[in-house]
Formats: sequence, C-alpha cells, structure tokens
Amino acid sequence: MNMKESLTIGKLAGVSGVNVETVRFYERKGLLKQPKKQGAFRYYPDEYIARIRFIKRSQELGFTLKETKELLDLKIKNHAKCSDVLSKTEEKIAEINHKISDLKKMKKSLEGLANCCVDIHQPLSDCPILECFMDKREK
Amino acid sequence: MNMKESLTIGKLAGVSGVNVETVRFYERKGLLKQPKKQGAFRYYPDEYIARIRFIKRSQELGFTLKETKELLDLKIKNHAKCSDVLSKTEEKIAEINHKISDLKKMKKSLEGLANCCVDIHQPLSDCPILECFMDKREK
DNA sequence: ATTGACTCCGTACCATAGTACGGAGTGTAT
DNA sequence: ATACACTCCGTACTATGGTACGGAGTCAAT
Repeated sequence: MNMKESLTIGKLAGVSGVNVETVRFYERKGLLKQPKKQGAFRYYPDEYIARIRFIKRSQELGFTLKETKELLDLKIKNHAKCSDVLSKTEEKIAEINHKISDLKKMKKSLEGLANCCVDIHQPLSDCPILECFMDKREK
Repeated sequence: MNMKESLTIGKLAGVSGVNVETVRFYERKGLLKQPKKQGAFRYYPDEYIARIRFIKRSQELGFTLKETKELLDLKIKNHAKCSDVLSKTEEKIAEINHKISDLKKMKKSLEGLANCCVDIHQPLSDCPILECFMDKREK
C-alpha cells in the first residue's frame, strides 16, 4: 500500500481540520461509518473529508450532532420510501428557512446599529438587537 | 406590590420558556443583569423576556453563549467608542452573511433531493447534502 | 531487524450549557 | 397566624461534544 496516497485516520483528521479523537468519536456516534480495515488499520475514502467538514459547519449553523446525522441520512435508497424522505426533507427545509429569516432579522438590526455609528443623527434604541425577533406591531 | 403584575423569576422563566435555574445561570454568566431587589425577591422588567428569547434563538442559530453576549453587548454608549462598536458589528454582520449563504446552499441541496423524490427521472448522487459546501468546480 | 511515527482501543477527563436539590427565608391569601 | 407556593443561594449533578492518555500493536523506511 502506498502510504502517501492512502488516507489514514491521522491524515483524514489533518485535512478535515479536526482531531483524530473526533473522527473516532463521530464513528462511535454513527455520523461516520468505520471503513473496512485493510490489515490492522483503517483507510478512508476521500469523501469522508467533505462529510467531516459538513458536520463541523452544520454545527456552526446551529444543528446538533443528532440533527446533523439526520441531515446526512437523508438519501433515497428506493422509491418506495421516497415519501418518508420527502417529508423529512421538507421539514428540514422549513427549519432552514426559519433560520435564514431570523438571521436576516439579526442582520437588519445590526445594520441599524452600524448606520447609527456612521450617522450621528440616527435615533437608536438602547440595545437594538433585543427587538429583532419581535413583530413590527409589538415594537 | 401587586403580585399579578410583577415579574418574579418564576413568571419570567415561565413566559420566556426557560427554567428558573436557567435565568439564574444567565445572571451568573453576565447575559442578564440581576435587577435590584425589592425586599428579599427580585422583580424583573418586561424587556427581560425578549432578552431571554433572543438568547435561546441565537443559540439555535449557532452562536455560543459567549458570542450571544457579545451580540447583546453591542450598543452605543457614547460616540467616542463608536468605531469599536462599528467594527465589531461589521464582523458579526459578515459572520451572519456567511451563515445565511451556507444555509442557502444546504437548502438548495435538500431541494434537489426533494425534486428527485417527486420526479423519478431526476438523477441523484448518493448523499447530496455532502457536497453542498463544495465549489461547483470541485464537484 | 530496528526505529520511529502512527494506529488501535478503552477509559478518563474536559468545557459548555444547563438542571436538580434542599434547607432557609419570604409574600400573600385565607 | 398559618399555610403554601414561591424565592434565594450554594452546590452537585447531567448531557453534549469533544480531548487526552497510555499501553500495545503496526507500518514502512532505513
């Protein structure tokens, strides 16, 4: 086996930007499946890199490991179970839309604050971000 | 003091959707400041409700408590320190933009999956979401 | 064939974000 | 005035998401 091309756990962790122990942890949690061992060690296919990066980013976007696993498990195996996948997928899309919408509200609120810094004449509430998820009517 | 109108810790927690202990925890962490006690108990102004809700939602959007505190602390006290606030605010806005952009990528990827369920003739990769943060060129 | 870096695996530890507990005190309703 | 729910505070425990450790085994280069 050519050591330079094969992806051992250490190299996988290195290029994915995580710790070796984290890879093992994800395996235990079922987010990564352990590849068949060739001899005593495991060698990983390249797509594990994208998988690990997805996991990290998904967490930064507010999904737990459990939710991230659900996202990664969304795939069609046969068309019989398609409706299951479809409903779960649509649920996740709705959740994502809600996140995007709330992030946009936070952003607007922060932009208001920034404007106020630029233009001294802008009025500003004490802590503008506080109100960002409130309905216009409630303000 | 009129018990029905004053916001004790239990009522605050109740309407904010968190545990009493969580309110105390946030106080210890500096996310909420302890209001002056009237007698032996604390009574909270109404804006604490919005504050706690903001904290919860901010976490669901992938911000840690520390980052959430930074967001809540973004406010202008005097125009001298405006440039500090401005640069931090712009940093946060950039972070939010990045989140929105990645969530949109996830969403597109899931929409592709959903389409594939609807239209049996759509081609589909094994786990479409895996590639969602990749550059078009890399695919 | 030996060295040195790496893997394996179990287990223990860590930080973050809460949650629970329990005894003492307090507020208010009856 | 007494009952009862609620507050206060410190401390201990929990779940999630990792990190660290250590002894044994392995790979591949010299």
